[in-house]
Amino acid sequence: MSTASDRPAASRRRNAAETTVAIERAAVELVLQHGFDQVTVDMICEAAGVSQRTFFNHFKTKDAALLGPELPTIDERAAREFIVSDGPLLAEAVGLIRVAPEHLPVDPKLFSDRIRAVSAHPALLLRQMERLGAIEGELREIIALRLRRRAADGADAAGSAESPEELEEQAELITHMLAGVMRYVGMRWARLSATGALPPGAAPDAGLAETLDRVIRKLG
Amino acid sequence: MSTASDRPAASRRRNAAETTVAIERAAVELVLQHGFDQVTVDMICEAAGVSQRTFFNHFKTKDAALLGPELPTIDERAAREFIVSDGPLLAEAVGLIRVAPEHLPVDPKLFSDRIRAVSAHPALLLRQMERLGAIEGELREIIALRLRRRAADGADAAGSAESPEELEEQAELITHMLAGVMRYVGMRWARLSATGALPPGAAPDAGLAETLDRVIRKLG
DNA sequence: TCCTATTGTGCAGTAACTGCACTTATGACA
DNA sequence: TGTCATAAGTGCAGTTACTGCACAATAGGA
Repeated sequence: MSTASDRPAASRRRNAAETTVAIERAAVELVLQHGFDQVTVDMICEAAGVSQRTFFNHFKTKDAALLGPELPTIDERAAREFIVSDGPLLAEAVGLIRVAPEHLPVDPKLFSDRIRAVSAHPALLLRQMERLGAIEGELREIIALRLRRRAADGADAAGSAESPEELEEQAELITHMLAGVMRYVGMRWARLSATGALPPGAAPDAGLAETLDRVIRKLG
Repeated sequence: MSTASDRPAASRRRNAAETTVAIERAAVELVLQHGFDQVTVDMICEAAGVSQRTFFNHFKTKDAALLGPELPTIDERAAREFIVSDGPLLAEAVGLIRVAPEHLPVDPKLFSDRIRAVSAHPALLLRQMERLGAIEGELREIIALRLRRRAADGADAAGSAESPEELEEQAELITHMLAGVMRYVGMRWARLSATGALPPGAAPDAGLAETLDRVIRKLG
């Protein structure tokens, strides 16, 4: 297993992107059929017509082949608006987070299949959510900027002047809470997608601002 | 390696708890010395005077040997008070979560060493925090109970009668936010412990209520 | 003293992943 | 058209975490 010497003699060799997609497709399809734990890397390799070594040249881990290369990013323009806004903090912060399509011509079938495969397996879904750990630092800084700005503007009439260190702490706490909110959004989206209660292209955070608003009023 | 045939001929065989602790101690010590990734299970086994098979009889994974058996639990009495309270929701919810010492006579040195070892490695710390996924369901229900009770009491004078489903959703969102808060608490605690800015036995959530209060006022 | 549950071991196997040396197709350029 | 550097892929051998199964040794009560 895992050697690809026996392949349709024709058309060896494709460019890197093609191979990557072929592996992703094989992975997603197999996982949809058998479940994540029942699928081995070797099975994916055979289905994709690729050696195991090649698999690991394209993906760091088995997970990665399933989750795809898309990583969360921050919308720079939105970030600038966010910093000077006085609107609802968490809801606006969620709006900052975008999924950056690394290689844009995304295959829509692969995309939706992947969602089905990933959302079926809670552990995978969680790992997907953990990916935004990559931008947590950035988020924290942007939130800190907003807090500092509001403090400088004296927007908090209470006048309880807070030290920069306190604002840093608050920014960190808010960032972690935001991570929680994102996890909620992701899970809810997966749940609704699975039951078909949601159109395929629907925004993952529809109605979120409203819910957040009500919840926050109950936290005090 | 990983066979324990060559052991101080005397005193084979101890009771399970002893062996477990021996393995934990070896694991923590080695990780403190060399870092998590540099330590193999075989190394731990040799240091603990135990075969690899025995290691995996006592711990499901390498992580588990480091993190120890303590799992988060909910304080039942506190939960009942929580449901009928009108105080700050998140702060009080944090108070529900206790670490249940499975085998009580905890070795204090092992305990503090473990904290140093785990908090040095962010990924481990994260995995530790993930453990409260085990009680997330329970938390969500308790929070839902509180929300329902307040709704029934008409405590939200606004009179915007919310459906049970809406309350469920809100409870879920709050649970995820709470998970974020807990992660913050854990990380902060680890950070302060590491720099020695905190007495060894200090409560992990000192000053949290205050910070939470200020932060929540800024979320609106 | 014998018997049995507890504790521990050896061994063989699977699966994810890595480093290294090597081949082969591709496309650019003389 | 030939040649040549490079991108893409492969084979192989090794490491590490983890599992199932059958078996060995011992503690501790009957």
